[in-house]
Amino acid sequence: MPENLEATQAATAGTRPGGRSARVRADMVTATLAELTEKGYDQLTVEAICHRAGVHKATAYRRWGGVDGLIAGALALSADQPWPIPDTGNVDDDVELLAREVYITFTDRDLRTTPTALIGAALRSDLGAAALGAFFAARHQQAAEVVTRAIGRGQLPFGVDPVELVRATTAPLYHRLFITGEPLDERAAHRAAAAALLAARAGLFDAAVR
Amino acid sequence: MPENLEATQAATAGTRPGGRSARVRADMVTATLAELTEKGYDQLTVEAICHRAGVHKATAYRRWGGVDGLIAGALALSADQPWPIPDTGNVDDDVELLAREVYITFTDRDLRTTPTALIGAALRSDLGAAALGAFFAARHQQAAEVVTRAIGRGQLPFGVDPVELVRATTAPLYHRLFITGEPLDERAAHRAAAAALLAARAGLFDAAVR
DNA sequence: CGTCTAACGCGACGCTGGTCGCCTTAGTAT
DNA sequence: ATACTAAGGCGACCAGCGTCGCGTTAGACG
Repeated sequence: MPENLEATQAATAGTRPGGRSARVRADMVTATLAELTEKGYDQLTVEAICHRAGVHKATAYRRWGGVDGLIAGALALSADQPWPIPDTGNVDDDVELLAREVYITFTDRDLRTTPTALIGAALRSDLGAAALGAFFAARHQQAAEVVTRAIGRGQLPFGVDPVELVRATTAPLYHRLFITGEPLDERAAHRAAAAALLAARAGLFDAAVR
Repeated sequence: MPENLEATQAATAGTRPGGRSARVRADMVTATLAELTEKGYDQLTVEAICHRAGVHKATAYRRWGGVDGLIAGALALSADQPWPIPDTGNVDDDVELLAREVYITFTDRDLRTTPTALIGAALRSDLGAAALGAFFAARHQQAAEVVTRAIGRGQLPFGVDPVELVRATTAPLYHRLFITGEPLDERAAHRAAAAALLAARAGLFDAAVR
C-alpha cells in the first residue's frame, strides 16, 4: 500500500488533472457507486468495479489502494457537491425540513439505496470513516446557514452554536439508521427537530459555557 | 457459508452446552476481544484468534462462519451481561450519570480501547450490525428503568416513552464517536442529557402522539 | 461401565484478492 | 512540432483466506 493518505489526495486532485486521469477517476466513482448500490459492500470487489469502468485492476490499487479508498473517494466527491438548504423565513420550519430531508433521503424506496449503501460502506474502514467525518463536517457547515440566518432574524438567541443545533437535529436520525438499526419514521424526525430547537432556545447549545 | 444466522445462534446456545464446547466458545470470545483490542479490525484474522485460543481454524469457521460471526458472538455475550444503572433518586442526576458513563467508557485511556474496537468492528459487517442492534436494544431496555422509576416518583410526566429518553440521551454521543468521528467531551455529554430531559418534560417523547 | 454421536482436530487444497516489473499511451512543456 | 514524463495497461505471480473429508475425542445417556 503506497501511503493511503497520498492515494486519497491523489484521487481528489491528481498532479495531472487534464484528460485521461480525470475520466478514469469519474468512471471509477460512477462504477463504484453502481456496484455498491447493486451488490452491497460485502459483495463489492475491485475487479468488478474495474471491469465496469473499463480500467485495469493495477491502476485502481495504485490510485485508491483498494475498495476502501474508492469509497472514500466517492464520498469526498459527494462532500463537495452542495445540498439544498431550506429557507422559509421561519427557523422552526427550516429545521423541521432539514430533519425531514434526512428522513426522506434514507427512507424513500427510490432514493435511499445509494446513500444508505455509501454511508454504510464508509463505516466499514478507517479510511472511509475519515472521509465520512469530512463529509459530515462539510454538510453541517452548509446547514448551519439555516441557524445563522435565524439568529440574524432574532428567532434564536445570539450565543447558539449553529453547528451544534444541526448536529442535534440529525444525530438521532443517523443513530437509528446506522448504529442501532431501528426503523426511522416521520415522528422520529419531528421529535429530533423539535427537541433540538427547544434545547437551543434553553441556551444548552450556547457556544461559550456548559 | 452454512447459514450465518444459524451460526450465530449456535454460538449463543450450542445443542451440547456442557464442557468442551462451552470452553471453546469462551476461549474464542476472549481471544477475539484480545486480538481486536491489540491489532484492530483491519489486522484481525481468524487464524490469529484461533492460535491464541488454541482452537483449530476449521472449528471457528464452522461455528462462527468467519471474523464477523466471532464479533457478533462477542457482542451477543456483552448484551447479556448487566450494566450498572444509576439510581440516585433524582432523574436529572441519573440521566446525567447515564450520559457520563458513556462518555467515560469511550474516553478514558484505559477503558475505551476494547469497547471502541468492538463497536467499531460490529459496524463493519451486516452480521455485526445486527448483533449491535440487539445489543443496544438490551442496553436501552435496561437503562429505561431509570425513567420508569422517575415517572413513578412523579419527576417526569406519565406519557414519556422511557426508551426514547434513553436514546435521546445517548444518541448524540454515539453519533460523534462512530459516525462523524468528532471528539467527545464532558460538555457534549451534559448537553445531551439536559436536552433529552428538556424534551421529555415538554412532552416531545410522549408515547402516544407526535 | 459401555455405547453413541456431536463437536473438534487435522492437514491439504483451491481460489481470489492484491502486487510487481515492464511496456505503452496520452498530456504537457518548450 | 517534438521531446519528455506521469499515468495507465498488461499479465504473471504470490500469499493467505476459507473449504473439505476424514479421523479422533469427549460429553451424554442408559
